[in-house]
Amino acid sequence: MQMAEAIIERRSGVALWRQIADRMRREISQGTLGSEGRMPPEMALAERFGVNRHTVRTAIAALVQEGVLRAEQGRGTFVEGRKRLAYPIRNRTRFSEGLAGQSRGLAADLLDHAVEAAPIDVARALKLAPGSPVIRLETRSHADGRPVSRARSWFDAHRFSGMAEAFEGTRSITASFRKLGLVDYLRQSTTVTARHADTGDLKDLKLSPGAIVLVTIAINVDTEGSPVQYSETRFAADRIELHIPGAGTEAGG
Amino acid sequence: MQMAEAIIERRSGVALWRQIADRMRREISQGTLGSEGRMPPEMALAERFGVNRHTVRTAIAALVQEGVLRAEQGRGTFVEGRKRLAYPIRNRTRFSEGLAGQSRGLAADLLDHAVEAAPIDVARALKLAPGSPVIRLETRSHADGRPVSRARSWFDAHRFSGMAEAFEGTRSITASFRKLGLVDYLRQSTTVTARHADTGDLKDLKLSPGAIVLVTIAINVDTEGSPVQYSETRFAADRIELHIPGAGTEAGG
DNA sequence: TGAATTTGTCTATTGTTCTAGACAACCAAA
DNA sequence: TTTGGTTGTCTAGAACAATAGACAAATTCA
Repeated sequence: MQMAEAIIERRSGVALWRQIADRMRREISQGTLGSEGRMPPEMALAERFGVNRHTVRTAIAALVQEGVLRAEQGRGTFVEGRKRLAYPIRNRTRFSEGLAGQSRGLAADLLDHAVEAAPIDVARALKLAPGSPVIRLETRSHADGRPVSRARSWFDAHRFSGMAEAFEGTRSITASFRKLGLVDYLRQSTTVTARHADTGDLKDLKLSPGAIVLVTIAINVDTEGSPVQYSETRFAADRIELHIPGAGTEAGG
Repeated sequence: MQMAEAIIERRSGVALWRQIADRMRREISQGTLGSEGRMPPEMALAERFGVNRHTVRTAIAALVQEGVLRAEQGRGTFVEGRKRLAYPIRNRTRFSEGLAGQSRGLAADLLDHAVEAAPIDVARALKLAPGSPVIRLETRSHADGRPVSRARSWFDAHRFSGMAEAFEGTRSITASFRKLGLVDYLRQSTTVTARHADTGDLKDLKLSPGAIVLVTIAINVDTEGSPVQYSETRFAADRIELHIPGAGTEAGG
């Protein structure tokens, strides 16, 4: 029988399962644990940490929730962390369709919305007069229970006046457009940058200080070529990678 | 009734009293809480954090144990943090013994070490020829989880060749000497100065710009009177005060 | 197929943390 | 001295964390 680790403290005000989860997460990221992509069996971990199997299971469940681990009945528990979700950027880019199949539990929240005078860059992108009324939508998307992106989108307030309500009902931009009479739209341009997460990003995307965010600035147009949406989206860089098929020039379809 | 803080999370695997204790410790050190030296009453804190008074009491008890707070029945709870640890300078000065009893969680780190040619003042103090090989140890000490001192020590590389490894194992100069065959030593001289912390001090001792450091230059000798250690130590002046019993002339014992 | 291994679920019990309320002890000031 | 405010102590119960054991369900391999 292996010696229990002295690192786990009882009666410290920190639950054993949390101490174990934190330790496993760190060791996984260091490659000390589960380096083959496979974790030791629950019983082995329980012996190693000197706790009951159920306590280890609670720790594992927390890491599964975080997306660090994946447990398969009969097979074992596997390291999931390094795999990023691939977000394809095409002419017909739809958020939920892009991630469907790669993740379970895709969901979007409407955090805030308002009607305001268009800022200058928004007005230019949407080909509106500066100061025209636009709808601003603040949304956040989750995959597998973890936030992956935070978007700020603007729409012409005249053409898409029911946008916020439509999104609240459908939780999808594509479905909201359809509800408002726009059945198809295309990605006109996407600009990608990266920077350190600011405090807002940390909170919205549940990141750790120092994390990196990918920022995309996108313009969508209808089939006539008129801009319908201008958006700035921040992706958690450790959870998402952007895929641009055919160097971004693919015709789509 | 005041709004409870959103920072306290339930069911997170971290006990509420520990979250509250950690938060109070941080706010006290920032001066946001108890800045007058007096803490708000337990009931007020309980309302602020949205928990029962007893939960706050558990958090306070932990900080009292750490030496951050002091509770007086009938009067209130007071900030004890500003009280400096007393570091006695005697003929038999040993760092960890001097602070034992005043603090819990005394610890020392080895930050760096090297063998180098003795600088002129080091050579003179250790009675070596200038340029003789000496071992330089860069160490840092913590009390109650806060860094209190940063020392640079030199030893004769011939006589104490295993010093760095010994310190790494024992984390104590006294114990390292013993391991290398020196069972007793005396403080020959100590020189004390003070200055503003430089950027290195700020980083090493986690100080705020403008902070003051006490600098001691010390020579330790063996029972024959031969110098065994020359060291320059910087103390965080807001956390440590130096005590020289009997004007530094006490015989020790 | 059958055995071994592994994760998933259930029940029960114990210990720790948190809440709730009451009252004692102590201090300071009216 | 009395009053109000504060910390200290006690009891009891609810919520959460951890242990223990048993067995189900799924996978792998001989």
